[in-house]
Amino acid sequence: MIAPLRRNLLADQAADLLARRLEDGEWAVGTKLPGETTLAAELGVGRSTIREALRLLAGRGLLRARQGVGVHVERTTPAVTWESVLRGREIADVVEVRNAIEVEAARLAAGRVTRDDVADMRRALARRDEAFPVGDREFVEADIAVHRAVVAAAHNPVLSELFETFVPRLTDAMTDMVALLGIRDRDPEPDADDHRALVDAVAAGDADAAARISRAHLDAMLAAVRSPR
Amino acid sequence: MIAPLRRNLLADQAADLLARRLEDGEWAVGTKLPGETTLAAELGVGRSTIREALRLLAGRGLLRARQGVGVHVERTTPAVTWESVLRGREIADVVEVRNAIEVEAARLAAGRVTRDDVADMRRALARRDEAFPVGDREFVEADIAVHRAVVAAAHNPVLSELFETFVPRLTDAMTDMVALLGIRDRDPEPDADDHRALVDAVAAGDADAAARISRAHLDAMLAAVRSPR
DNA sequence: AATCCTCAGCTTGTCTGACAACCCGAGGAG
DNA sequence: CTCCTCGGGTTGTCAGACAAGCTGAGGATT
Repeated sequence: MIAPLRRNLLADQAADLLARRLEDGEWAVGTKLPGETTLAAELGVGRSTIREALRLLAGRGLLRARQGVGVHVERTTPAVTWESVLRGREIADVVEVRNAIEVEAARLAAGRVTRDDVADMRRALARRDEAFPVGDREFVEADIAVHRAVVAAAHNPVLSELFETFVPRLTDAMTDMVALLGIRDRDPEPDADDHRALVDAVAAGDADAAARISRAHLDAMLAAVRSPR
Repeated sequence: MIAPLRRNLLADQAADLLARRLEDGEWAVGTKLPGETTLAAELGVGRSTIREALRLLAGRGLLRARQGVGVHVERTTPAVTWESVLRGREIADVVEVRNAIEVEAARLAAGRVTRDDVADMRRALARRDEAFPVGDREFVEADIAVHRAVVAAAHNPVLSELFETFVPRLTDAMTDMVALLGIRDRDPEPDADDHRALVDAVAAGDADAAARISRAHLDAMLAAVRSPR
């Protein structure tokens, strides 16, 4: 058999087709789609198939069905998730954006840090020291926890959310890097002072110093990422 | 039958319930859900209803159904979209993050700017001057276009994507601000020099100056946002 | 005339039963 | 030992039926 007769799932095909027609502007936002029976007849499939296709698109936030009224267009462009954008991007690009976020976070944190924030940061710092001999994965996660505590001290939820978005992609890349460069074989680890100095600067409320230290630390990482040999 | 569902849309309720159970960790990523007939019996609904609930979740990327195999867990946490996070946040928080993005972008752009980038930036600058007398909305959009050109010159797709995400939320807030403060009534506009200086610094490859000018400009806006009276 | 009510007709929501398409592993054939 | 077949379990699709809900037209009421 050379030609596959019906390659895929009808409901998926129908959903794709409808999504394409939505993106092409066949139905504007707020307008009503043809009825399920009409669509089913148009595409030559059963009504349950059409319904599943519509549910697929509704789950993606494109459509909204209301009993007795009809199915209306909610959006015509697929929602962009942070994950989907980050996936497949060059790690260097991601790290550059992380720099932007963290340097600014350090600067803001210096002006807003509370007693509790300082305690959190120092706790994370201690955990990072403990994790150093344990393993690459553990060490990287403890390291990121320090940075997370600094970002949290900036008290900006959008910034924190953004930071968390980057964490998964960064954790993998950093673990590879730590393993590759054998960072944990060295003793004492070279970055320990960086982190302590950063936390001290934030705790002291020195915004310029906090930003400067953060930038220096992250630029060093960026350089390592760019030439991993 | 575990929980009798009867109120509104059964499929939606079933989807919510399954999503909650997923988030609670009842089924780990990669594991197989009970069969459709089993789930239907458990929730006391028909199989088609369960199927629509599963399609809803599949559309959100949580599940993945494969014929002959079963329905498996793809993710357990709902995908976070940029829109959903930005919506409802304090505008000051958003502007702070914009600062982080744009200052870093200006710094990077100074090191990577091409001849074409410079041409784009100057074109946007000229358009901004033209739009000044036209209207608030037009002026704000032309203003943002200048910033967009600077970000584009950084040649970092993640950064650009992030910038575009913030644009809708910023456009509204800035339009309000421009109208409220009557910025366009003044002549000549005070910010014109800021923008020109920023573009010049980027074109000249002066990273520190570009970052400094960008920061000064955006901090001024932040101050205006914080005290709009 | 203006307002309220009722109802027909359309829409989506749900259920049932049936069969097709498909995947996987067990167990036999070679 | 390898290959093949086949059975059981799973999702995919369909048709038909009825329930539930909304909308607007038009009659009934004030």
